[in-house]
Amino acid sequence: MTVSRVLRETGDVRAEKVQRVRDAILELGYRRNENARSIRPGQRTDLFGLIVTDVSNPYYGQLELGVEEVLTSRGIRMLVGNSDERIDREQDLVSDFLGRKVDGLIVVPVGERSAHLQAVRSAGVPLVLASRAIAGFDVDGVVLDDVRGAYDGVATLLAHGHRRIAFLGHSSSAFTPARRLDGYLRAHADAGVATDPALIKMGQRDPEAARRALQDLLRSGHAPTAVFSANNRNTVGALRAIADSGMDPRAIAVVGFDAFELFDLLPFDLSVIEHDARALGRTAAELALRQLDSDAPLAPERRELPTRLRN
Amino acid sequence: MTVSRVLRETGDVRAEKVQRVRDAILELGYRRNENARSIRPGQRTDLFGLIVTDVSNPYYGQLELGVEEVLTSRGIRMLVGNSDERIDREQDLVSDFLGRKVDGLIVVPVGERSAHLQAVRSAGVPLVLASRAIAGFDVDGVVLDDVRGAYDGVATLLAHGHRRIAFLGHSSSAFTPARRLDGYLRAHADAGVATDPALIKMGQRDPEAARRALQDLLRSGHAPTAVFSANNRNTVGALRAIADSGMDPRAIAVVGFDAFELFDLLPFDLSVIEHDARALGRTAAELALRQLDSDAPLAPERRELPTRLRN
DNA sequence: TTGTACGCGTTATCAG
DNA sequence: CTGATAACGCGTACAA
Repeated sequence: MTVSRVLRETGDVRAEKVQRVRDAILELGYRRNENARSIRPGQRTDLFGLIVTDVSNPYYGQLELGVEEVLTSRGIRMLVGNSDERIDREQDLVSDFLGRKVDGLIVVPVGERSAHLQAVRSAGVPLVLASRAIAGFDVDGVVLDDVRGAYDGVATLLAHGHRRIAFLGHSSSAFTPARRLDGYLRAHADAGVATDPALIKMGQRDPEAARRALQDLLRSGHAPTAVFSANNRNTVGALRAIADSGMDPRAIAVVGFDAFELFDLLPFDLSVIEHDARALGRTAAELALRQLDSDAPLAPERRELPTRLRN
Repeated sequence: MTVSRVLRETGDVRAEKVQRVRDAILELGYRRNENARSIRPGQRTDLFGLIVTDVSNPYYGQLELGVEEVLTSRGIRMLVGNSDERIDREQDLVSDFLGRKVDGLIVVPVGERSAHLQAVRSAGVPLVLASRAIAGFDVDGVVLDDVRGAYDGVATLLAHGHRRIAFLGHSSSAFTPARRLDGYLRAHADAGVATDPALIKMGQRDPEAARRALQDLLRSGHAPTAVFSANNRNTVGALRAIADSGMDPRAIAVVGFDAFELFDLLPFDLSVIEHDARALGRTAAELALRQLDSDAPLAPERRELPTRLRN
């Protein structure tokens, strides 16, 4: 009991005894068991869960950094899980993290299924969706201003006279690519330019798939004169396809969502839609902490972070 | 007790009661408390700690993925900490992770201090150093074959006739950059080429510092004709400096440790020393599991992973 | 096959 | 200021 008081610095232990306890701790290498600590009711674990779809994607690395930054300042540690875009892995991770009594959970959701996430809410654990949202599932979340970002990028291409702009997207059903496609379509509509469904390629999850998709388009009878790619995986694949095609790499204009290092030094006609993944992570963590700090349940808050076109 | 038996699937519960328990669990949303579980002596937490110096660096993202991959296959979760190259943060994280009773710890060590890591050993927790080592601290570890990698890269530059090759490194005291510098020096020695200390710039931790370092060299009286950069941060900075200098970007040959996406499409005379960070992560996790699975303490094992020069 | 007693390491509470 | 007691949720050992 006295040791407990010393470690928690409650202040009601005689100075001389504090010293003796401290000495003994050092001598014995004693360490308080945080798990035992947390099983008492009402106690926090100072542990958050973070689930991303691909830890090796630099974009999510930045997000992770932002989350870590905010949590560390509050003395909170982070369990990290990789769902690999698989809903079953996401479900396992969520369930496991709840079993470990995380104080909060930040998830980049794989898809539209939300039953397991609903369970997080029922368990009273603050939940924040980061980078993506789930239609009809009303919880705290941070996303980018995808529609405007895509709109601005495509509008620029249209303003430069392009009339056949390919769209390369990842999942065909998910929230974020759908919003980016929306921006693409609206930009066309506002410019009075008809879109060609044959130019819209969805479902490329990695650069190689994206490369093949654009390669097919370039070899088809009516190739695009420009490309809009909805994420950095598709941008990389698109550049590969252009480089492989043998044509002048600057003959096709590319606008891609997500910036990446040195993109401006590449010998392509390339612009990127830049945004701050780290700030997105910070915001997600802050939203979760806001819930944690509040006694009463709060109304879900959705934030949108700005994007910026760079070339 | 019966619930416990059902969840652990010990098999000695009547089928009908198993069903009733399962129904109740679903109805109540009951979830076993893993922390309470783990405080019983001899019980594992199925939790590992991973400490890296920069979660947002894609290299460490790959490493994290490799670790995750192996651990997940064993049902082990991962606490991730970011030391930000600061020894005090590393110490805090190690201490905290021990308090949470991790079953193993994988660390990319910041520097040469190892007292806090010695404590990990004393606590009987499997410890593996990844990507870097600490002189005089003999524990399991995985590193790259830095010396040979650097040697090969520099030897190629020398073979192409370069006689003034700049060296751009990160920390001047740490293990890994020292090994890479060693490779640089040996390649010169073997070729009978004298090195110029003025061309060796250490301590650039980010691209901007590296850019300035090379900029200074290029503007000096006797500029290098080639650059060897010891990590991807320095490579990025070096390319910026060359691009900013106004000279023909292919006039200076660059060889850099660490590959990165699309490097081959950049309009520079650039080769990279490639390696598999994911495999490094996998190996680190396997070494830790090897300790965990062994009853007797094992002799420390050091592995070196190969590198490959690509252009 | 099911249940009881106990202890893991911690802390709130109350007694001294 | 310090210590004793009880309880958190779980699983081993043993009893029924």
